[in-house]
Amino acid sequence: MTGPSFFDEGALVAVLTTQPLDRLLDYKAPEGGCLLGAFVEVPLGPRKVLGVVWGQGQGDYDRAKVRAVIRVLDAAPMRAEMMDFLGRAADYTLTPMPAMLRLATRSPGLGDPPSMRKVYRLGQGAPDRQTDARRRVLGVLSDYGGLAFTLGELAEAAGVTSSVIKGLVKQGVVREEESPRDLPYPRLDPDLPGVELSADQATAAQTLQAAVRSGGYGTTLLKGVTGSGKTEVYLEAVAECLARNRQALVLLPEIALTAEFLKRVEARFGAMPAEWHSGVTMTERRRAWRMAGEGGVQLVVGARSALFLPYRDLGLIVVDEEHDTSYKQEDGVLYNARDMAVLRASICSAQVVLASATPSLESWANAEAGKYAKLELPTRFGAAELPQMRAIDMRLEQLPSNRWISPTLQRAVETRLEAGEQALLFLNRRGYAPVTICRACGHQIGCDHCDARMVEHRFLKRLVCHQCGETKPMPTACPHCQAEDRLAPVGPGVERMQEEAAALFPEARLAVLSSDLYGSARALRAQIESIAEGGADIVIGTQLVAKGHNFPLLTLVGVIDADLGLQGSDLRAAERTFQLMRQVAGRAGRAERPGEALLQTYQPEHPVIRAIRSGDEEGFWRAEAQERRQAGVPPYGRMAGIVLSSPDVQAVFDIGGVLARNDAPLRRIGARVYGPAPAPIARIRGRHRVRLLVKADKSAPLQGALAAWVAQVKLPANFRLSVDIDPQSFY
DNA sequence: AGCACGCCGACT
DNA sequence: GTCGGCGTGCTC
Repeated sequence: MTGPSFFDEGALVAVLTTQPLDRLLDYKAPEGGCLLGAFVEVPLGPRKVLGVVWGQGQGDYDRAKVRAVIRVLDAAPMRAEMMDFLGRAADYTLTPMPAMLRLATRSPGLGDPPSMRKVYRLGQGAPDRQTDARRRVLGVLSDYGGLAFTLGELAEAAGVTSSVIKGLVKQGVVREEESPRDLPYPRLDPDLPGVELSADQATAAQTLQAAVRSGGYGTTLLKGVTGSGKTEVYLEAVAECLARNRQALVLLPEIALTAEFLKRVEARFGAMPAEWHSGVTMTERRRAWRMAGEGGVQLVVGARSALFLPYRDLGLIVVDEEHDTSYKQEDGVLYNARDMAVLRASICSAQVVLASATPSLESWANAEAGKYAKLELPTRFGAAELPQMRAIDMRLEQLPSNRWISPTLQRAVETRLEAGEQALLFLNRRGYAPVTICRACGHQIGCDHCDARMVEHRFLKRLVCHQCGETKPMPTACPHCQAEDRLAPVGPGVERMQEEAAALFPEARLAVLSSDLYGSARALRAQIESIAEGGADIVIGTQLVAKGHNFPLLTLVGVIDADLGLQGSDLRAAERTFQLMRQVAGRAGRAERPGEALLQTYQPEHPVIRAIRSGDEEGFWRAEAQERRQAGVPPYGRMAGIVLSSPDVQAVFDIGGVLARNDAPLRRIGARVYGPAPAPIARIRGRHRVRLLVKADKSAPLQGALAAWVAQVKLPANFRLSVDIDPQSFY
């Protein structure tokens, strides 16, 4: 769409609002006119809503009814490339544009007028009386030569109360000024010396820097085992990007990882970057959003939603741990951050670095096919090899029921404890026991709103549904047969492992790492740091521990149930198990001590377990790729998952059946529909869910066909339909 | 998304 | 008669 980039007062403009309307609405440009892309407030019925000037008005609406834009908001107009990005992301994910716009306007106070605050700096003259407190205030102000402080900052830095500062203001010794509330972030210095790089690392860094210097689009898969220095390498690419005065974005899959990462950034560039994720305060979020648009921020570190900040000139996107499944999650829109990063970069001529020790099969295949460049960091920096990996054949172990630590693993742990080293027991299951069963009638306690079993959390003294978050107190009687005291926990969770470990290793100090045990990211971080410093002998953890924390004293990893991810019909299960086991094993032996990983399994000859043990990654990828190619599934075919939900079971299957039968739009592109079948969790929050699956050739124009197909049926009220392009799991 | 409009069943 | 259930449709 081409058209003017400025609209005079009264001219017709088309506005995209954040309201779920399926088209643009015409408005008259406000007094003073407005720019294309301007963030505006417009009247909609009795309300005022947020919108963006998307182009010239269509003029197909009764002119007498066209209303005027109320005002232009105080924010840099959306750039053409951002509009393009949102449009193409909407097409790709089959998401309505208003939902896309909501992702791009997640800034607190976007509608607020420009706000100012008072800042304090050194003024003229001397105070009438000099006191200790006054001297400290003036000392701080002159130390930071001319820098302005807020009242709180200055009071804290000088160790005085605000009244001391007010007193100095009255005498003119300290000047009080108005300044814009959102200040640019401190400059990062790309020329500070980085850490010493090995020859391999330096070569990789230079390749990435050359790519950034090209100023064009490109994607590089940066593969390296834990501890190989991936971060140091891509920080050099960030340095190059900053030196060229373009902005950089580093995406991390887990908020808990940001604190550690920020420290490394500060060490490398001498200042803190902007942070963007759900744990950041409103004030900081508003500042980051505005500064991204005004160029007052050079580097953003954050969660996947940071892809939708209004960058002025984005030159590099790093997706760290690119294989991580949390990059694909629903937050209003179903999108995969890795794919959206590539899309955004291709639009704004930026480079993408996908970093991982265990890349997703998609990225591996794209690199094989030459769509992505590939860089491999072969050696572990400053340490030995990956740990030795061995399987413990659980069929041969003598283990009483309700016990999960095999004698072999127990002995291995004892050996490490005697040597003063740390051991990690890994079990990817939160809580105490995944199932609670009644020994009298066999009833299993389930969630009232979902088809999921309630998980006992002894720490919370409650049953928790991991699907919808519903909790209820642990009952004393069976809810089904009312038998008293017959409820028994079945299966292990990390809390139960702690109990077992405490019995087996009474002398050892235990620490449990599970996302639900800590009220805040800060508490979790403190626990992680304390463990790293040797504050525990045995760490019992869920997959949280697999994600990039450094435990230098750790030399043994015991995987309690290596088979856990292998069961079920999820085609990605093998890939995920492989990645998770490799990541967890990578925790061991990072310092000078050699590490060892023991996998407890009932199927030691399973191809995935064998591949993990032998360390034959390429072999694993090739075998997995071959299977996917034969099955015609991603990345060698295209898929979409459709979930229909409604409180009415019968109706939801009926409509699902109607959709499946009317598959002409799909057949035209050679795609096939499977289902309807009950969705993996057939009921969530009282809504019944059925799932359909669409499979197509890699080259088929899937989105268009899906849109036409879905549009055939008019959904009754109370129905919801969601389309998931490239679903993570399927059967 | 809200919010009004409107068309049917139970009440003062 | 009229109060109120929530199905349908509109918002520039």
